[in-house]
Amino acid sequence: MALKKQQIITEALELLNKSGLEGVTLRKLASRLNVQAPALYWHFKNKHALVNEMAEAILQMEFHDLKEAENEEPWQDWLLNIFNHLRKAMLAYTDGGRVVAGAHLSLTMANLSETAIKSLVNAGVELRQSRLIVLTATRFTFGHVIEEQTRITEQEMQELHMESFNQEYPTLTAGIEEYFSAGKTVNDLFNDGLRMIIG
Amino acid sequence: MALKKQQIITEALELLNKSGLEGVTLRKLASRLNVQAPALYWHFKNKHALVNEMAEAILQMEFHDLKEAENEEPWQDWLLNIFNHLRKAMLAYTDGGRVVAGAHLSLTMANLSETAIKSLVNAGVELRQSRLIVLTATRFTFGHVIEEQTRITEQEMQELHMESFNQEYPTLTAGIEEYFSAGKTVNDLFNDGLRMIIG
DNA sequence: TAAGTTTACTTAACACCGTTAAATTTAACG
DNA sequence: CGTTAAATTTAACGGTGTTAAGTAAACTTA
Repeated sequence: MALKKQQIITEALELLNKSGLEGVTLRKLASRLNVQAPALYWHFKNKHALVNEMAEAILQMEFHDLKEAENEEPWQDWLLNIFNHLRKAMLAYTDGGRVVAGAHLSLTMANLSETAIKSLVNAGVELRQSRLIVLTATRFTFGHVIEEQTRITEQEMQELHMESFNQEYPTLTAGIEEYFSAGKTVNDLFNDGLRMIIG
Repeated sequence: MALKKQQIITEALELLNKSGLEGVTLRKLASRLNVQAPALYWHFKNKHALVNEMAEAILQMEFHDLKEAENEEPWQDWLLNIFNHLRKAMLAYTDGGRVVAGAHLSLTMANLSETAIKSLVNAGVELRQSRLIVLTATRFTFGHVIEEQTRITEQEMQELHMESFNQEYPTLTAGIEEYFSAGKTVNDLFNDGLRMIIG
C-alpha cells in the first residue's frame, strides 16, 4: 500500500522522541516505514520540508481546536494558559523547541498569534500593546523551552566544577538556590517569567 | 608555524559569517587555515567544542569588560543596555543566536547573569525578582534573535501567498502594519518587548 | 481487454560530512 | 646531534542529504 504523508510524520515524531533531532535521518525514518530513503522524496521536497511538517504536527496536538477567549474570562488567565499549552506541545517531543522554532511560517503559529491578539483587542487592550504582549511571550516561550531542552553531556558537567562555579558566581547561585529551596519548580519559573510579560 | 587556537576561532567566525552555521565544516575551515581537517582535532576535542568556543568569542566581543551598574544609574536603563549588547553580539554573526543559544555552560553568560543580578540586588531589587527579570530577559533575547536570524527561502516565500495570509490573519497583519507604519523598527520591537519584562 | 499514463517506489551513485588511527614531519631541548 | 614532544598528514570508515534513472503497480481511457 502507498505510504501516507501522515504515517511518515507520525513515524518521524516517534523517531524524534527516541533519538533526538540529529537522530532523525532519512535512512532511519525510511527503515521504520519499510521503504528506501529516496522514497521519502516522493512525499517531501526535502528534509527541511519534512521537519516543517513535524513542527506543524507538534503544534496541532495542542492547538487543533484553538478558540478565542470568552468574554467573561480575564484575558491574562487565558493568555497564560495558551502559552502553557505552547510549552507543553514543544516539551512533548525531544528537541521540540528547536524543531518548532526552526520551522518558519507555521500556519498554526500564525493562527495562534491571530487568535491571541484578537482576544486581547476584544478585551479592550490596544492593538499595538496586544501584539507586543503576544510576540514577547511567544519569543520568551521559545527561548525558555529551547534552553530547557538543551541536553548537557556528562563530560560538560565534569569540566565545569560546581564548587568553583558557586564561588565565581555567588549571586547567581544564591538566586537559583533560593528559588528552588522555596519549593518552586521549572514550571513555576516559566510561569513567573510569563507573568512578568503578561502583567 | 603552529596553529594557534585563537586563529582557528577567528577564521571559523569569518566562515560563519560567510556561509552560515551549516556552512561551517571542518574541511572548509581547515582549508582556510592551509591545513587538513584532522589537524583541528589537535586543538579541539570535537566540533561541538569548537562551536562552544565560537559562542564564547562572539559574546566576548561585547562583554569582555562587563562592569556592574553604577549606583546613580537607574538599573532599568543599565539592564536595557546590557541586553541590547547581548543582541548586538549575536546579530554580528550569521546564525549567531543559534550558535550562542546552542552553547551550553558559557562562562561569559554566567558572568553576565551574575553581574546583572548583583546590580539589581544592589539597587534594592529582591534576589528572587532580580533573577526572574534577568532570566526572562535573557530567554526573550535568545528567542527574539533566533527568530530574527531565521532565513526564509525564496521558495517558502512563494508558497505562502501574502494576499490570502492577510485575509486569514487580519488582526495579526493589522498589528504588524500599524507598528511599522508608525515608523518603528525591529530595534524598537526588541526594546519594547524588553521593557515589558524589565518594568 | 489492451494500451497508455500516472503514481510510488527501488537501485545505484555522488559529494559531502565528522571522526579515528597510524604514519610522518616539525619544533624544542638537553 | 639525538631524543622527545608537538603538530600535522594521509588514508580510511561509516554516516549524511540528495539526484538520476529504471521499474513495478495502479489507475485511465480507448
